[in-house]
Amino acid sequence: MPGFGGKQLEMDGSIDDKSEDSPSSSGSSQPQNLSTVVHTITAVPTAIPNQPVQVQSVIQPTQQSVIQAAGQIQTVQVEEDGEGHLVRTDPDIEKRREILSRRPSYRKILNELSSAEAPGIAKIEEDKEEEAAITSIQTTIPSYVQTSGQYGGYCIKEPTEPPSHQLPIIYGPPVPLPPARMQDSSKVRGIGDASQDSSSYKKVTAGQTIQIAAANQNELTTQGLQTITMTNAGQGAVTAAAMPAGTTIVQYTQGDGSQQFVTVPAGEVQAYQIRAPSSLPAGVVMATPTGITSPQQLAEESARKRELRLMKNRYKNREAARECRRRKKEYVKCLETRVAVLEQQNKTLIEELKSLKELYCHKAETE
DNA sequence: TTGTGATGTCGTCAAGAAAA
DNA sequence: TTTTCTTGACGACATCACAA
Repeated sequence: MPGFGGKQLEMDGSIDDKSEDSPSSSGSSQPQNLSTVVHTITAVPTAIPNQPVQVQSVIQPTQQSVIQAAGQIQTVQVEEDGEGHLVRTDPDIEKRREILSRRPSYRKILNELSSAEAPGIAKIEEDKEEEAAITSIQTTIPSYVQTSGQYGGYCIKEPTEPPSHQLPIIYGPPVPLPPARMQDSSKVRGIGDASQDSSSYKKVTAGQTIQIAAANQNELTTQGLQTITMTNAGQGAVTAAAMPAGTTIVQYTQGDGSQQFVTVPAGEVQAYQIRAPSSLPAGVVMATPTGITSPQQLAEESARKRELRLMKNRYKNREAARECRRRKKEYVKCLETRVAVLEQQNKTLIEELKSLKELYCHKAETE
């Protein structure tokens, strides 16, 4: 499976044990062909860990056993592999193997496994509460206290003190900042390290300097995106210090209502015709290049478009990455639980097999 | 105290999968 | 076909343990 070190994780619940200490593999003196064995298995259902269940079963090669566990009935097909190993072969296994061999979607894998199995495995669902919380934050924070992804983290304003300058800036999804950094400095970092702690937001009070910086300033500049330093000098005035005179800020609204901005350097602003076509949602301003002739300009334009697209996606993707990591963790946890349960089950079954073989031998001797 | 390596987390981008 | 979702890979940074 990609992403898991190339290892194919086996989650098929096989009752096969080929380890060296396995009695069935080492006990050559024991009869290898079990035709019919009637016994009791104390099994731990995989879906309900730490909950031993008494299972009455009759195991024969290639037959089904019914395992009743905590109110649920699980049908298990087992057969002997010729070496005395009991191998579970129900079709479910094939399905699971197929699922796991695909590129993992942790949510799907877990949901499919849990629906195919028992209700004990929690399904991964959308975290509605989390979403609601985010929405709530977005709606309660004053509109000018937020910022966008690439420049982001730069949210920025006294809620009680609307700016007099009305610089059309920095609307967008809230960008959380790590508490430590917030304590240390009023400087807000830029590209590639916007934020880490979704529970808090940068609040800048009067007199602070807000620097919106890029890791690679040159790259940004060539794409028409500026490094912006806004200084709140205490009078409530905010200026874009690093922004060249004449720089235009294009602000647009995303589908989810969040807003983004792009700056257009003074030298290039004439090349754009700002319009608001009726096909676009309200609030969206589309900038179309006009009079671009040289390949270099075309390249710059495509780079700018690409940057705009990336910027639009950045916030969503940040959230998606968080979700993905959360699901991955949950998935791994589930696998670990499963491994533990199956190991326990395996041990129990080996013990059971051992005692049954002894019983069988003893019976054969007396006859 | 300072430097360093290991480890973990996060944001970002790209590519493929899935949905519309 | 286009858009959206998902996740691996990568780099940046924080934190911790340890040695000098």
